[in-house]
Amino acid sequence: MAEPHIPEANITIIAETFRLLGDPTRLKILLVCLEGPRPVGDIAQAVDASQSLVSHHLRLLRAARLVVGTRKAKQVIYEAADDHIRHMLADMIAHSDEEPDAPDH
Amino acid sequence: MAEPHIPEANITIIAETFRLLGDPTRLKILLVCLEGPRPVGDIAQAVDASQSLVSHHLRLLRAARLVVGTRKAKQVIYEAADDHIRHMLADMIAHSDEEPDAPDH
DNA sequence: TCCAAATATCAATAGGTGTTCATATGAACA
DNA sequence: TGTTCATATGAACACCTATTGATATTTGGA
Repeated sequence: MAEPHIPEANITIIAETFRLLGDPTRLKILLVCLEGPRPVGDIAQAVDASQSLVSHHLRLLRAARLVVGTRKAKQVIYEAADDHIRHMLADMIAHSDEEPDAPDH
Repeated sequence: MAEPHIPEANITIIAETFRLLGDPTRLKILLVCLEGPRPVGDIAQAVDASQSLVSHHLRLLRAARLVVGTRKAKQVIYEAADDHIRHMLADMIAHSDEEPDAPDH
């Protein structure tokens, strides 16, 4: 039915990845990268954040293999790494569209 | 190609949900709930955490509609709320199984 | 080589959050 | 009603982390 007994090591990695997606700024950055390859400057403008901040976040997203960056002359182009992320986000968006936020009981 | 222009309000909710999954203890709790309906005590034992801590986390998971709890006599039984979560976690697990962690460049 | 553009790194800080311990609430049963 | 089991809540603290501003690095061109 559900995945049985996920090793502790994986749990750590998975939680870490979720944690990265848990910051609104970082999530926006990733969403922009999902739309296509973008240089850092464009990303910063798109998410309305400072260049420094975006660069910091991209470093973390890179380390978690959520985005990959390649130099193109002076700029570095970032894009989303793989497709699991797309599916995951699709499910998550579906979840968020489903019901209004539940009252805290 | 990818989801275009997700409203800011949804981004906030989605990020908040991811943030909840970003804590190892909370993630373990959710995984246990995915295996089937469980009372709080069993969950606490399964994830090796104090009853108080588990209760605190369950409150947050409930508020985000990731789990639902129903009273059964003295105990409260919790289980995973919907199926998007299952798919999402499946993708995430696949992602974590794919490659070893990238060196921080 | 000197300069400008684009990105990355450093240091410091303010605000958030997971955890613990103690206590309160609720439900069943004598 | 009084007691016990199961769960929830409250307060306090230690740690972490997102953000900022300034500076460094890298690249391409004049």
